[in-house]
Amino acid sequence: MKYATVALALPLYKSTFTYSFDETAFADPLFKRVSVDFNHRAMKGFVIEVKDEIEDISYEIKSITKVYDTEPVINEELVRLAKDMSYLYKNSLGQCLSLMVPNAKKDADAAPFFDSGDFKPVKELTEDQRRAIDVFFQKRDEGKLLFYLYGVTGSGKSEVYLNIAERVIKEGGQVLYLVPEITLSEQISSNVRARFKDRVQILHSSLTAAQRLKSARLLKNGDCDIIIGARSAVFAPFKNLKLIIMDEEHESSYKSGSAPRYHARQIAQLRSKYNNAPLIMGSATPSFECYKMMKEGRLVRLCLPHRIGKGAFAKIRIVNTLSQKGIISPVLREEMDRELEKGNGVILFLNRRGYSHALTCNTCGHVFFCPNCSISLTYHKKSRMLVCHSCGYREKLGDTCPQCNSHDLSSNGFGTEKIEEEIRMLYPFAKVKRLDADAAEKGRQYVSDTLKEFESGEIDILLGTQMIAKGLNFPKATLVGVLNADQGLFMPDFRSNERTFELLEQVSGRVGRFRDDGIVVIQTTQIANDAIRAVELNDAETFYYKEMEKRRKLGFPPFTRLINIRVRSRNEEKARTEAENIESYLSQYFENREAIELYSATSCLIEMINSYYRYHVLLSVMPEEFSYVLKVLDSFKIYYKTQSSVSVEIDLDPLDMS
DNA sequence: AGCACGCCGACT
DNA sequence: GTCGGCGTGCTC
Repeated sequence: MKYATVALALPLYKSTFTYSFDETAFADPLFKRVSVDFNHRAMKGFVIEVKDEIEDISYEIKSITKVYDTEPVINEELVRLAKDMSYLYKNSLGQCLSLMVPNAKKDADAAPFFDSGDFKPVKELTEDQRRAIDVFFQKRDEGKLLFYLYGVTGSGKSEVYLNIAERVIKEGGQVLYLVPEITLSEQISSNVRARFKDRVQILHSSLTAAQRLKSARLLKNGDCDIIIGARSAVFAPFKNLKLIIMDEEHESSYKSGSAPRYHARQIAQLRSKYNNAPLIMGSATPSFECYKMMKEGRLVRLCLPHRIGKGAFAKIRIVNTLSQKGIISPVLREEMDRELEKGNGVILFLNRRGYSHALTCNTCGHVFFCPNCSISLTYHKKSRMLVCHSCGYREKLGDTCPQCNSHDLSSNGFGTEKIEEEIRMLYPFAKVKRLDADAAEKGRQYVSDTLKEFESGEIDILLGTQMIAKGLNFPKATLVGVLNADQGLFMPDFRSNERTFELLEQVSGRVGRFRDDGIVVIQTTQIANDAIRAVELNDAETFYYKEMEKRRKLGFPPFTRLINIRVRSRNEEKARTEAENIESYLSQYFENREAIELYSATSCLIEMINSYYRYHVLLSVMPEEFSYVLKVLDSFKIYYKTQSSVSVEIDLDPLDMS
């Protein structure tokens, strides 16, 4: 008789249990999935350890009832990774492991899958690209592990990735190529297919569990050189991983929105370290986390400052739309007239990030901010109170704008249909089509047909939201109009400037990739805002610098790490008191520690979801205390008992406070 | 998570 | 008298 440590995918922090098995029945269950009897029911789990003896026998040991796999589905490295993740994200080992194995029941989150037509990469490398590749191999051979390919949109980053990948594969290594969900398109995959033929496996969201397992088997046996995929591909079971590429590193789709709320960047860094495999991250708009590491020299920076081919930067025009009546400003109108006259395509981008609770002055553009947090205040209509969602600061709203005494205060916003109507009225002869979430529901085919129609010139004006902002190329489009660039600035979130900058840069990148007459018109009421100014002046450096200084002063990322502890209950009283209890539990460990800030329990930005009341406790930790906080949270997970019908979730490095 | 055990309200 | 409500506790 032998014994196996089995990890179950339960939300129990301690999820490993000892089971026995007979070697004649189950020869070698290590790293395979098994079925066990657990508390009167059959459960699936992973064998992470096999041993001959066990220490104490204070409980009855049951036997493994079934082994599902003939071959191991995980390995030593993935178990180590799962253990590190479990400690970091405060989820059970079993929950972490279950992310790593394709699993039939949860495969439903299909992302839109664009085909934006022919993409013709420039085959010969530019001087910039060649230099980036040379520097990479030189520094790699010196033992460097972390790299950043910082290149403007259209600078040919993927050619650099592919060249480096090719050489690493020639040396006998395997490559992991991560892309954000949205770019997981024909564009990259056809490129890579052409290059690596049947030695590449593409993991996209519509694959079945069986297809994923097949890819995993090829990879594990060394019959596949390169894996391309979104977030979850970061767990692929490599035999000889020698390079990780993470394209569009700043994308928020790299962070999981459920259970183990991991960030693929963090996982990629861990695997890079375990395997001594370099990680190259890249973007035109680096996350602040990476930007800081670049500045400190902890990332080797590879630069692509120029666009390839005939591509030039678009001309940027900022239009102040304060107290303007229509949706299309005269400036944008004038540019649209000219481009449509020439037969060129026009893209109108509507920034409609969620909803806006913020209050603005329609006369001077003043936005109400929290004095402590530098995030916009949320307006509560019933009580006429302005509240900060991060620290709980509140103030009563007066009748007039504190800056200009105007009475014209409102929370603004307009819908896509209304805009479409206005455009049709202004341009009755132009063909207009809309691409937003509603349009996406008409199916993948509709979306890709619309894009093709726009490319062929059948559609003159494409009106879209976030969907069209990223990854797509529109060689025929010469003009992008951003109708309401400031929408994102009104979010009560310290990252609102960063998000707006990112979005505007990416949107601007849609035109002028292959030509030199691109124009971007940005309409905003916030012409003095740092993000808007940065795009206008094409000065990212100053933007990053200013924004970083703000974050440093306020104690926000990337200078600290945030941990959001979210409490959920159908009973508001319970949710609130539980959050308060957690706050006071944690405060005994954190008081008198300068580098840890424990914010008071407050209701979440979205106070109720699915008739669950939501409260949260936010923690901001400087790097030197991070490991201490992880230790405290470990004992919190083990010893802290919550009230009944209340659930608590820990979110490390949250991307939003919702 | 789920399942069992356990202790109080309205039903054939 | 019991059926069943879901609060509490435990799972190798």
